[in-house]
Amino acid sequence: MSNTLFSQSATCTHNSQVSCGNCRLNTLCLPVSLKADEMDQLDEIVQRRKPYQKGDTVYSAGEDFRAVFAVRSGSFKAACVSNAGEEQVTGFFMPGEVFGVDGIAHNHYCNTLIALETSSICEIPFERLEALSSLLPSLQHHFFKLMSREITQDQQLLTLLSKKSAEERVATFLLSLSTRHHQRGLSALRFRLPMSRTDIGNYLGLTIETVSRSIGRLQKSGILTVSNKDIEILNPQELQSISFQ
Amino acid sequence: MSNTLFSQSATCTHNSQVSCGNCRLNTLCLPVSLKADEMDQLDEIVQRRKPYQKGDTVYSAGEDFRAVFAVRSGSFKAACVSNAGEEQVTGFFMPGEVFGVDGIAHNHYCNTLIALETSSICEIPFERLEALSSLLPSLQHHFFKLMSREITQDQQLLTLLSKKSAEERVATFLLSLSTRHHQRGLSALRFRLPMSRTDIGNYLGLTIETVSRSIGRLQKSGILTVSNKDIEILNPQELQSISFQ
DNA sequence: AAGCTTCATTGACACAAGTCAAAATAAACC
DNA sequence: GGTTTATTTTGACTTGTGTCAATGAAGCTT
Repeated sequence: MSNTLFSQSATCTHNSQVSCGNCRLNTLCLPVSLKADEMDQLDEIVQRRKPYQKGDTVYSAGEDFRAVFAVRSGSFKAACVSNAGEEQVTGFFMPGEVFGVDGIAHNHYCNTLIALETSSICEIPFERLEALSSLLPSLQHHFFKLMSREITQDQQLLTLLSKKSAEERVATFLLSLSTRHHQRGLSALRFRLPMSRTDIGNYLGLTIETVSRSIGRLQKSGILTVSNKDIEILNPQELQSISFQ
Repeated sequence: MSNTLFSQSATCTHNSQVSCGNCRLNTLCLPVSLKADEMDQLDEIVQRRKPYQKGDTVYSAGEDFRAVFAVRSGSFKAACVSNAGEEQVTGFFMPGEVFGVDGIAHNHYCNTLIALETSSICEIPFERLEALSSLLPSLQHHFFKLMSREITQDQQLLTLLSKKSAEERVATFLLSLSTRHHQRGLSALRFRLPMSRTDIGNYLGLTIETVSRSIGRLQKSGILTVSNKDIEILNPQELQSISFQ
């Protein structure tokens, strides 16, 4: 559910002179060797947008598909509405990760994307990306890969939802966040949960009470401490073994 | 989890002179307008393989990724093995549907693909498909679309697994099969379930007993009749309303 | 056709997670 | 800073689905 394609440094503002070439996150979202002029072509079509505030919507389910997006800073949740009218959180997106590819299939977005905090993004108009991908085989390949990765991640989540207990789900979720933090050069053991317990529960197919109790049990076992949104993993090995059992 | 790209008529044998252009299933798997010579280029790279018997494996998780496949006749299941070592069925593939794209991300397949009955496929070597996609923008677009569709389908399945009751899951599953039969010009109300109850249960995150009981309840309500592998849907409206609630 | 094996159904019971309700804590706002 | 509002935690109880066990039916082999 979380992929990377293009993005800009998490620290620079949207209107500063930045390019994919000098972005801190480009090892995450654009691990492709492009020549200088190819990189310029890409920079040409990437639009750096002004920041979103908590609760702001990038796009809503049903809107016409126009672009894919990379997270520059902050975080987002993706949610779709089931036939029954209830929200289903389908993923969280952190800096360097790409969202919006679900829109390609049906020419409109299937999810609604909501900022969990003050966040900024890069927007890549899809038509132009597609045209450029035809010219740059390595970019086409990267994009195929990125979508394929989202498929395998969703499938892992399927296993989680259909086979794991509440505590195993929570452990797996926290480890996923930990890994993704680490990939951005941040601490794997201490970080902030940008989403609410409700969102976590929704994503993991659990009620908020069960999420709370699972975290409580993990704390009592001395595996981690959570104080509100701040989490510290004390025993990552043990957390792994709970996640993988 | 089930998509379409290229494939051959369900009735012709693998060594007969067939092409994507005259395949009955091409409206399903190749809904792209290609010129005659473009179609010939595509036919060039599509390999029609000899049939698989029930239980045969097309590829196993971990094998090097080489190609994507379209179902020509019969049916397949995709399954991956979780960290805990247990099988997770991630999808079923019917004629006209495409599998194997999960392999693109990691250069090896993440699933094992197993024939549920005597079945045949078309194999499309990925490197050659990628090269051709660069030349034919509409083919590239089709392939992006196909992968995007797999993502949205997986996400719908996520909702199913995290929100729906056993009976709702079974109803949704049967309706999905019904729709896919109908798309191939076959009856939406009478068809055969090519997979075992165990596979259905695994896919839906339920035990075999719960699947059996759910089907039993649907039968008692007069919504459908199931005799072994043969199903007849008597009241599709009611089945829909159970699925969507 | 008989025997064997696999698969599906049905029943009795247990338990993990859901539901409902209330208290505790944190965040937002004037 | 104090009040309101939203969020999270904790407790008591219920329930849907899993587990275990037995029976029944289908399919395969000889």
